[in-house]
Amino acid sequence: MVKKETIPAYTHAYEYIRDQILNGELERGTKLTEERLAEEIGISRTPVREAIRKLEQEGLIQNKRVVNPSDMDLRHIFQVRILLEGFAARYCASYMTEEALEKLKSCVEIGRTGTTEEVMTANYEFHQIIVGATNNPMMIDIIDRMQSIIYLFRKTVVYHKRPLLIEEHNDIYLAILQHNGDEAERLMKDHIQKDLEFCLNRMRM
Amino acid sequence: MVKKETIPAYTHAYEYIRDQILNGELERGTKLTEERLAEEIGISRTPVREAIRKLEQEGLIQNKRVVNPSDMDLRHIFQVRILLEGFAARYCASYMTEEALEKLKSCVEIGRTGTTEEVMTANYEFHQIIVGATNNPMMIDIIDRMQSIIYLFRKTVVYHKRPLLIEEHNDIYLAILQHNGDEAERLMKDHIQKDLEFCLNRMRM
DNA sequence: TTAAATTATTTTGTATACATTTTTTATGAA
DNA sequence: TTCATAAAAAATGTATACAAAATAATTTAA
Repeated sequence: MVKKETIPAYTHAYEYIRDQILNGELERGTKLTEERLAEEIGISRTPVREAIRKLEQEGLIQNKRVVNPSDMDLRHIFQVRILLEGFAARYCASYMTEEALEKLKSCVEIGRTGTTEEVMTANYEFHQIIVGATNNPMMIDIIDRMQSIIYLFRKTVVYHKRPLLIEEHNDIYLAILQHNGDEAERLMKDHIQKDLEFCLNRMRM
Repeated sequence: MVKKETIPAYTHAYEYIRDQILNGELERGTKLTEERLAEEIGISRTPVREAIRKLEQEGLIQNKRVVNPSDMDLRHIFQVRILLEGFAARYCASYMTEEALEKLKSCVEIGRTGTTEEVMTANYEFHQIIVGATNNPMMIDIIDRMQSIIYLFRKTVVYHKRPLLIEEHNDIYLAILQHNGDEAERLMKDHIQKDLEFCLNRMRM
């Protein structure tokens, strides 16, 4: 016997609703009702309610609606990202396992040669790897939440099409490789700032 | 008619349990059971459960027990604080309302002349004011959570007795007043770092 | 006595019912 | 028509019951 085999209904509900939101099947601003979701998933309201509350705390739901962040919200989120990920990049420059370095490199590689889907995933992972390398669960958790909110806009804002994005990733990777912490931090901050600007521009279109 | 007048039971439960934890009436590591709390508060398990889940997400409860952060956990928390509050101090140096500046000054003043309780509150507020001035709800929320976890140690670690604490606050205040962002950030980071070290030392005693 | 296994007990997870609140729709006065 | 009000419908909040799982206590074999 390994571990759990029965997944609780509220976990199921949580994953189901979260997926729907991140897929865009539940659009930004959509009103969520416990009963409808419960019926849809085939469980009672109780665990659905629990799942909704959790998503509410994570910022994906705001008073029973799928969150629809404003320009300002995004600026705030990106500000936090700049600070935490800037630090993370610097941290990686001081030390990073061979394995993680390899992964970073491969993300850049895929960014150049992969399919649209692959590129998107690789770009996302590039940041995940850097933050993950800090081994700071608080930081990882915070960034995770912010990333998922940003992810809501992936249809509107096709990030992977931003010019120079991959080259910026590569530059960050190189700075880390060369143990140049100052540079790694600076590049990461600039990079995220450019992402924000790209994002805000696209949202107005 | 103004607004709400009936406070939902889960809000009541949330506040009640949170208070108990922060007061230390529920000690670190204490197991929480829904039924006992429900009975104590005089409501059913449902809203209590909701409250517990919320506190779990906030990091004050971890698998049904009052959280008991390790050294490492505190390091991680303080690392995030250093980054966000360092930025906040810099931000304040670029612009801060007269009102907020006055409040900062008064916190330093109380730090020098107030009673133990007053000093503790003023020191706490000093940081709150600076973070609040960024008007970044994400940042405010993150810092809030971390502060409440740190607050759990206020009995073990009598922060206000740390030497130089008030003078450090005053230096930060002055740097902000003089619009010296670099200095404000640096001082804030050093200050929080010293708090961490003080805290870790005390925990081992 | 120790440790495994079994049984009791407690605690959690889920469904359901109902009361309360909120939202929507309908109705009527200006 | 527009606005306010009333009535209806929908959705949420809470209590309760019971099933399932986790913990604690007890028994039994080595």
